Amino acid sequence: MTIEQRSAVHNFEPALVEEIQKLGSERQLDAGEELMRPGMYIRSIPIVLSGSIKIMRQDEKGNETFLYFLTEGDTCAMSLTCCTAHRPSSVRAIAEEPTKIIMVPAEMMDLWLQKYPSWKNFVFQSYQHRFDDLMDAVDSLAFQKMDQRLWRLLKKKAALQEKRYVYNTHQELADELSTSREVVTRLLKKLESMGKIKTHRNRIELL
Amino acid sequence: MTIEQRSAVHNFEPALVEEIQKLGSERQLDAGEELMRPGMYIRSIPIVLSGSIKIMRQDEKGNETFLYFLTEGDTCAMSLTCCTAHRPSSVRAIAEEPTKIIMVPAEMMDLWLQKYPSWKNFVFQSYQHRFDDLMDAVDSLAFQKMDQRLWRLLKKKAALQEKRYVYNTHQELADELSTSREVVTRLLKKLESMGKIKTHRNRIELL
DNA sequence: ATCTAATTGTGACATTTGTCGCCGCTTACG
DNA sequence: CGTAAGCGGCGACAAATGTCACAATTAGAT
Repeated sequence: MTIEQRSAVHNFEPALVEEIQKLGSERQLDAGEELMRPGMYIRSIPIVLSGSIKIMRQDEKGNETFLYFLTEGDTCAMSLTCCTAHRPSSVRAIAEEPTKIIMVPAEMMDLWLQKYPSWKNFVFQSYQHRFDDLMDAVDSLAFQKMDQRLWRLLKKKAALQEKRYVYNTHQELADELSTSREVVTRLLKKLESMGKIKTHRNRIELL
Repeated sequence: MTIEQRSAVHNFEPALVEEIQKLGSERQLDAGEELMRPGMYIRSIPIVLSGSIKIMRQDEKGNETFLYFLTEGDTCAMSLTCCTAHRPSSVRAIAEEPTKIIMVPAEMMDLWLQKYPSWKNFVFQSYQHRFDDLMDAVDSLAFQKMDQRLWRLLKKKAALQEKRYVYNTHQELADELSTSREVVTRLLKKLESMGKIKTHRNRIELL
């Protein structure tokens, strides 16, 4: 599975694709594996080849909240800025499922920006998409009640895998919504009684 | 007051400064004047010369929530992406106080990116700062109770003007926090009884 | 098969936030 | 002036969410 088949990066010039494959190093992440944590310095830019990566925000007290997913062809806007500005990450990145990425050395950023128009477009599009994603997260946090947020999260997760099952415990969902397990259990019951889902152990079925 | 004295843009090459001043058009905004609204197409990039601009997110039902302020030398990341991608704005921008901006034609974006390293840095730094600002907004929404959010908002507003007075009605603050006037009144009373502020009509004094 | 730890379910209660109605005060304006 | 509109204060209550204690169920290990 080569990178040029990928969606958001399918406009890369052949020469750029070649450079990426030569200089980048592929890496396979297990589900749940942590790629990045707050405070960590990043020296290379990850591009997702397959699977998906969950981006979470953490506060000092260890509370977390889900921001967005990265999928095929996506890159982390955080790593773009962190690499160029030599700043530590302010988010946590965890593989949501078995995920393949390619790590590109950060030094190439500037050079490629000059050399390859498609790289410039890629970088700007990434910023744009991540901005949209963050706006989505803000909408969810600012304007929606917990039951709607939960329902939206479930739909996103199901869409990721193109399946109607979500394999998470109530506790995991609670962490991603920054609430408590009991609240999630309660609201899942409510969604179930509304006929939107069916709950199983370690698994939720969307109807 | 010329642009080269400004903080985040003080590294612009003289030639770039000249181009900006030749091609850009200055504009004076009154306090409360709307510069941008959701759905609007933007054909030029605003750079703040003095004063400050409040960026708000709106949902379909008209609810709003404060995202961040732009101050001297800042530019709107939204306009950078909107201009290049020909997409409508997804935020609302309102002058927080009398504010002077310069509007730069969007067509120059690409050209200057090639021509002036300082412009490229400016654009990337803008993305970076706006990302940080959005993270701050997420933190506030996800992890803080309304009283803390209110207190933080008041401090930010006071810091903007370097004064200890905030000139807002309870209703205005409620809109920015996406809550109701009564809640703000209640929490202001609480902050007052804690000795953090003193309330007056149309004005709040930070202690 | 049995035990153990993880997961889920549930009721009770506290806290936070949202909402309604109504009041009195101040300011702007005719 | 006098009046209307805007602003702030208050009490009561409703709804949403957070928290605690504990029970019931299930998966996985030995």
